[in-house]
Amino acid sequence: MSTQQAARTRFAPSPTGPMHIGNVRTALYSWLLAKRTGGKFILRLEDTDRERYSVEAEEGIKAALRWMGLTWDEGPEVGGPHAPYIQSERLPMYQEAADRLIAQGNAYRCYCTKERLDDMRAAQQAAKLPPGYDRTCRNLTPEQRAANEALGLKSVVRFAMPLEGSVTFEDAVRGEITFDSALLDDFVLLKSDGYPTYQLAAPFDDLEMEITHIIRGEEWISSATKNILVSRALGKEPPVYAHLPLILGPDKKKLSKRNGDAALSDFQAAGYMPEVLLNFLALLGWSEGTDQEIYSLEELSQKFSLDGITRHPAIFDSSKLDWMSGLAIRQMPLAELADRCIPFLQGAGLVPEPIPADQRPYVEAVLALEQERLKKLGEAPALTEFFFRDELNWEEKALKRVQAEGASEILADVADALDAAPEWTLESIEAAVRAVVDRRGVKAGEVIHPVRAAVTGRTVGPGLFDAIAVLGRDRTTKRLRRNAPA
RNA sequence: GGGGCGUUGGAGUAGCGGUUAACUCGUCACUCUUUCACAGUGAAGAUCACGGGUUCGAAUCCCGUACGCCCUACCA
Repeated sequence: MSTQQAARTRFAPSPTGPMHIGNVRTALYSWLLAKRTGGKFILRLEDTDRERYSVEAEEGIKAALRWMGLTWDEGPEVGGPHAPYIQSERLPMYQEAADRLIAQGNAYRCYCTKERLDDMRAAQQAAKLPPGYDRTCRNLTPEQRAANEALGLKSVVRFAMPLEGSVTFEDAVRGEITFDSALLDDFVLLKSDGYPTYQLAAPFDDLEMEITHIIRGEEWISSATKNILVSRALGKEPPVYAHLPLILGPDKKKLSKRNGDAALSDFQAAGYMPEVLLNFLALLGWSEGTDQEIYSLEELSQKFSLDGITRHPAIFDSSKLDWMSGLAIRQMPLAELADRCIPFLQGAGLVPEPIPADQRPYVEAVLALEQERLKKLGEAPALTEFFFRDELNWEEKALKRVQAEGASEILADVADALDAAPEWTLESIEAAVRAVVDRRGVKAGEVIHPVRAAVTGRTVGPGLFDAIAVLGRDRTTKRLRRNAPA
């Protein structure tokens, strides 16, 4: 079984934008296959598009991988036997490879201008013909070439596609796939700026870096033919391809910033934890065949295999992610939850940074009350704000409760009762409030609801007595006695 | 236009020739209860895209159709 040998997999993003949820899954699967087989996971930066390149994107990719624990065995910053791992630092190798392909007759220089190509494409489309390079430069005579060179014309290197025949390969997730090579045009290998295109750099590096499995998105499936042909022209058999089904947005289109928050940084900012995200993404397109749904990264790296990958695209639905995230939060030890939430509380200005040691028990007590309600860490500030600030963020319904007829008397009664409570424990607090209820001969809710509103500014939240116990006597009674906001 | 890939309840998946088509999320109801949430119980929701075959028997195999998506750049 090919998945048993030590696999050398790679994640080869183009640093042109923020790390996307689909990229994360591709990286995850590659990482998992490497771990599973005791192989190596390689990070390679494909920064050959110098118009779209951005340093922030490059740093963002590395930071994202580290944040998720998907560290690379070879690649930028850590090096390795096939360094450098940044394509812009490997230019001479690609140029040499292109020269070799030209010498072998597998490629040729093309002097066509961008304008001519644009016109040609427009004409082809107008005539409803399949677009593609018309191969004018493929048949240039040596004299014509020499003349063009003498003129100093800019050129690109194009691959000379076989004019007939087909390419068949065995995709690890989809089985046999065949493409008619005559349908493909003479694509560009080397651009006029001397940089290689993906079609040259990727297969060249995959061979050079001894990659055994190429795991990438389905949108690359038609490139496989080109990649295989280039690999063979370079003198080697290509690695195993595994094309992953796409992740779609709710609109069934390829997930993008357009149809949802698909950037990893958004999920990070919202307070989804990396292990949850990875667990969720692992299952979005892969199944072990059992009913298990909660996996640790460690467990996944023991169980992952290419044959469990699904063939159909998956729609990204965050409601299940929320469930998974909330579950992880509920199962988390309180101290850990506090560690993870404090940065968010600090970000909202609710807790000082660094947090004073004596304030930590209070934060933990607060979080213990909201733990079962938290779906993601980023919700912590909104849910706990009233524990940290006396100026409440009034919810409209809560405001109505406090402004209701007779509410202020009830609140004053409860404040008095709490002041008179012999001690500040859950039991005595409850007893004090219940006493007010009994004295007034009303239903408990008629006292509890306005009190909750006055103390928290909200109509939902933790048990009232628990909240009051943590909040403290002074803050509670002060809030009960102040006049309802207008 | 051409080519490729895909199609099991609203979402993610299991099942791969014989099952009442399974599990999770979501939805709804009930229980608990001071609210929300948690937890528990239960329910609704799928003629397995459609049409033909093959077979005693098909979600499962074959062909076709439809629909969806992806690719079709000196972008990856």
